[in-house]
Amino acid sequence: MKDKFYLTSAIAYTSAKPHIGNTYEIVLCDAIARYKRFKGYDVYFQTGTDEHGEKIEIKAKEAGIEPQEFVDNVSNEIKTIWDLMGASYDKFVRTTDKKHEKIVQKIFKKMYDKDDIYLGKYEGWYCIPCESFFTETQLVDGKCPDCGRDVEKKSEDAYFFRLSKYQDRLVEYIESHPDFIKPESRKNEMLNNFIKPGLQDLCVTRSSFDWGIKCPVDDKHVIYVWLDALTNYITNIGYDPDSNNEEFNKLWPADIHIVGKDIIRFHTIYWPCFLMSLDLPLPKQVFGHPWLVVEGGKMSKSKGNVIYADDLVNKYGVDAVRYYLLHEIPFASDGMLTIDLLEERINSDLVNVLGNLVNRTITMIHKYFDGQVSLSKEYDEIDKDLIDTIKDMDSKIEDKMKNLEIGKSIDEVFEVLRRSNKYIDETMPWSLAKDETKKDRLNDVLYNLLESIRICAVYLESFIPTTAKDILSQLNTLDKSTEFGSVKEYNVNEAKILFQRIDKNK
RNA sequence: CGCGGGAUGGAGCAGUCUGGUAGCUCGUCGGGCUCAUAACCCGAAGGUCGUUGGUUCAAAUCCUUCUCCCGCAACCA
Repeated sequence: MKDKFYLTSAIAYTSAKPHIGNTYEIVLCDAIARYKRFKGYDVYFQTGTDEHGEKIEIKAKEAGIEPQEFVDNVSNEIKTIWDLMGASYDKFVRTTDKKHEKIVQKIFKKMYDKDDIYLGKYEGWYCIPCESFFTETQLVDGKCPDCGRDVEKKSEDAYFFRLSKYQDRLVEYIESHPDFIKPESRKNEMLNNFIKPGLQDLCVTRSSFDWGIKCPVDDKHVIYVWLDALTNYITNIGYDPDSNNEEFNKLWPADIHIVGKDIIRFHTIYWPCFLMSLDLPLPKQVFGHPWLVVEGGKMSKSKGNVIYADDLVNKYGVDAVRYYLLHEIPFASDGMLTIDLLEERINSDLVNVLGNLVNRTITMIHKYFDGQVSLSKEYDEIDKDLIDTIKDMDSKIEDKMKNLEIGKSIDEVFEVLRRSNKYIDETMPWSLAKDETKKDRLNDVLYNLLESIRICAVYLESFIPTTAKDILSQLNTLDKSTEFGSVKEYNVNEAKILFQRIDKNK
């Protein structure tokens, strides 16, 4: 019986088309999901869209359509981009799904019945023209931070969740589970900045707008979007407060939630407290991934520096974009994306190192052996060095992947690819080909290269799946064993260019 | 003193926890090779590791001053 591995991305907010930074997350999740499947886990990968809230209500009104129609459109757009990126999710969820809404209401009711949710007063500073509430700290010189006008103190009925009740248990959980919040710096930030100073009860309903799940105990209110959104991780795998579900019992707790560093607070404070209230176990890990920085700093429409994944994919191809995102964005600190850097990576890594290696190897096999080579009979020192490099790759990658260091994992594969290029120079097949008595040696050299390429492709499948498939298809094999020498006979197909060089002068 | 992260050859980064000849990829220059997508392989140049002071036989690494950059600042998804 294979171990289950339940992995989630955050669900994307349907206020606008996701840019490349939002898209990074799904690619990151996908790489992990694919890798875990490759390692034999029974993976369940869930993603989707978060579709309620005031912002969406406003956006829909601006667009002159109903909120439902608005989120249908955006959710579709998001799904299309996820598919374009090759995301291998098992389920795409939506918070406007009726079943989800019903369970969220049940969850609210359960919390309310056990007195974890109570009716209180929400107090804040209200700006009448902006129709918005602000906290004391949000005000700028005592005025509305948006329009600069006077604000007035206002209070209204609202329901609150007793976060404070779970504070001690939360601290204890975080401290006794060192892997719960990753990276480490985020954990310290959460503990020192938010939790230890003291948690305030959380307002979990809104009455100033309608686009949300109706509060089951008071129909003047809708449920706070985060209570709605976070619970997607359990409502969609069969959780129901009233009954037991086999799928849920199998999958929960999640092995990892992958979220942007901006919302790690919601996932490591609110979410665990909600779960404790429901008497459910907490997720094993929350990874707050870094962000993509583009030229001009943080992407924003007003700066005009927003980059969209589909534009890049149309121009460079899905695997070039995946490669860049996975390889260049570090584990814990923000990564940079510019067209120059992207093109440089494509040319130097994908074209020169990977593409050219595959191309030159296959071409030689056609030229010298009509496409056919067979298992090596003898191995000399140079061969052994190459094979050792290949054999070391698995444990090196596993070490890096364990820590979610995707870029470094890819580096390990490229290490072998570089070694293989060097191997060609060391063995000089073109020179062997000139001497009929060295035919066997030439076969062995080219066979060793093919095995190296094949095994690299097997590992690359987690990161650049389309290319990996292409390579295996050019090698004309379906063998995905990572064992060197697994394929006995090769009869390769025509060599095809994997990545087109980008001419910077164009 | 709100909290946190960062500042390392032309570019992007590693190294800082556990002080001891400053490393990787790209770019540049020189050489080799010719199977290959002007690709591949080898070699070289290039850094007082943001600033100040200190600890030490020895500091990118520990302590301290300052400067600059980037996030976050809770009911906003």
